[in-house]
Amino acid sequence: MLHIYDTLSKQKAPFQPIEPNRIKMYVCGVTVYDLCHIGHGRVMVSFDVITRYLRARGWDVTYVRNITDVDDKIIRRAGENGESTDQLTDRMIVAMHQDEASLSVLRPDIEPRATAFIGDIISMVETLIEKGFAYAADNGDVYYRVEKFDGYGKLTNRNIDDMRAGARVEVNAAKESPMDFVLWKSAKEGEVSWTSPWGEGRPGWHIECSAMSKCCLGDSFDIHGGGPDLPFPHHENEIAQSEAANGCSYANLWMHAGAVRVANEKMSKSLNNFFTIRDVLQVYNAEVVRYFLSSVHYRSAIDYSEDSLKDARAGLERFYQALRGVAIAADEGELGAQYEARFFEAMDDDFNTPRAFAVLFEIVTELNKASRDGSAEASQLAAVLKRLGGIIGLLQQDPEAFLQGEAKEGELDSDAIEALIVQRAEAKKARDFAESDRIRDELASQGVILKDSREGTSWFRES
RNA sequence: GGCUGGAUGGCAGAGUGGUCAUGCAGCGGACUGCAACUCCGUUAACGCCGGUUCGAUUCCGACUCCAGCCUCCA
Repeated sequence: MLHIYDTLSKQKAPFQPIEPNRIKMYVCGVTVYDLCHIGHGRVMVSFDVITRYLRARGWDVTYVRNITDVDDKIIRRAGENGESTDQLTDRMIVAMHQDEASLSVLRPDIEPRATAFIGDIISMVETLIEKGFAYAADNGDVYYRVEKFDGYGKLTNRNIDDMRAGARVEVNAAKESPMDFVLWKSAKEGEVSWTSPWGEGRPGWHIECSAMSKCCLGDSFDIHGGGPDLPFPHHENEIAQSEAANGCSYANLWMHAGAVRVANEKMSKSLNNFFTIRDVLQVYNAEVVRYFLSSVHYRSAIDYSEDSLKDARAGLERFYQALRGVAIAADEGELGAQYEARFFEAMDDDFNTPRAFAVLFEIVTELNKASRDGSAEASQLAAVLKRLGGIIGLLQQDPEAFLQGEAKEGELDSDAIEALIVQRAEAKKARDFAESDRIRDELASQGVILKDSREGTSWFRES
């Protein structure tokens, strides 16, 4: 039985989809005004693992992840760049898709863009006005009347009085109350805009998700997910909008990924301490980065550092060293079901990937023993390992290719390495160990590590 | 100040009322011409103070510290 932690109820609960065998999931995606950083990558990888696992468990998952392609930051950045908002967002979306592909993140089933749903957004705002949950102000903005919605604050445990006392909300004379938030924003001169009953304007930040989730999944659906900074105000406001407009419960359960930190501080745009996915992939292998992001529980904070990436690299090398040279059996035999049960048990506990990894490492130990003993079980264990690893989106490369890696600039290419290995083999044959060690040291100084076995010498790059 | 999490061995990171996490690193051994890879063995931990209990790292309470949200941010 799968249990998932719900941000709203603040506990793990047995998961039960609304429709049997069908799961509808909406995850808040990226506002595309800049390149994705590793924090975005974490949300992508986390929900990718979750989706892959739900599917492996036999559910039919519809995974929707939106793209917010209209907003203040986009308008500002496009202005700075001297390009249109479309030019900017199209470029950033292409880049995002490339980054995802690098990290082996499968594309969501639907990726709605806010600007494609303006009509639906307008009609939802109209509904909210009709029902008294929203009002058009004199300045052309439309605001949500927060006090009118009884459940306001239920996701993040806040009440309106406390927040008003905090008084960090902007003072805006057009609002009835400082807590009210904007649903529709009137356009300033020269800004991208759409025609609406309230004049030229564009959607506020939260309404697009309410509208798009409704269009793609319906009024109620199973899982709503997102990054660590979204519960308030974004998801709180989505609940207020959707439940007021649709007159029914919105998402059944809320999942939020943990933050990526740098030097114990959250990686964020405002702190300017972020690394883009591209930055990171310049230095580390993409699968190593995915391993790093998926080996920690999805809700825990994770520290981005050279050491953690090195750890990830070492762990992944252990997997591929075990798989190297072992044929993948077509039939896993009894072993498959046995390890799968333990792996699923771990994942059923709120997608506990660290526990799942522990099971995978046990397979590695058994696999290494079987390989050493020349047992036929090796191929079966390799097959289980590769299949279960695939649920986390790992271990699908050819082991040799992963371990040998790509030659970086100034490094020996594989032909040169192979040539030196042949020379060394000749030296060894002549029992000229001084020469053979010299060659090995020379390769080691290039980051190439040799491994002798009965079948010959193999090599891999350390990094 | 309000609201969420968290504090586990050298590091990363699960978990449990009394016997094992797991990975990296360390130590001893096997393998090897010597190594690397691998295998076997092994060291070592539960923030602080109380309480419940035969027994608590695990349950309860106080405290300290850390992070996140409360303003745009995944």
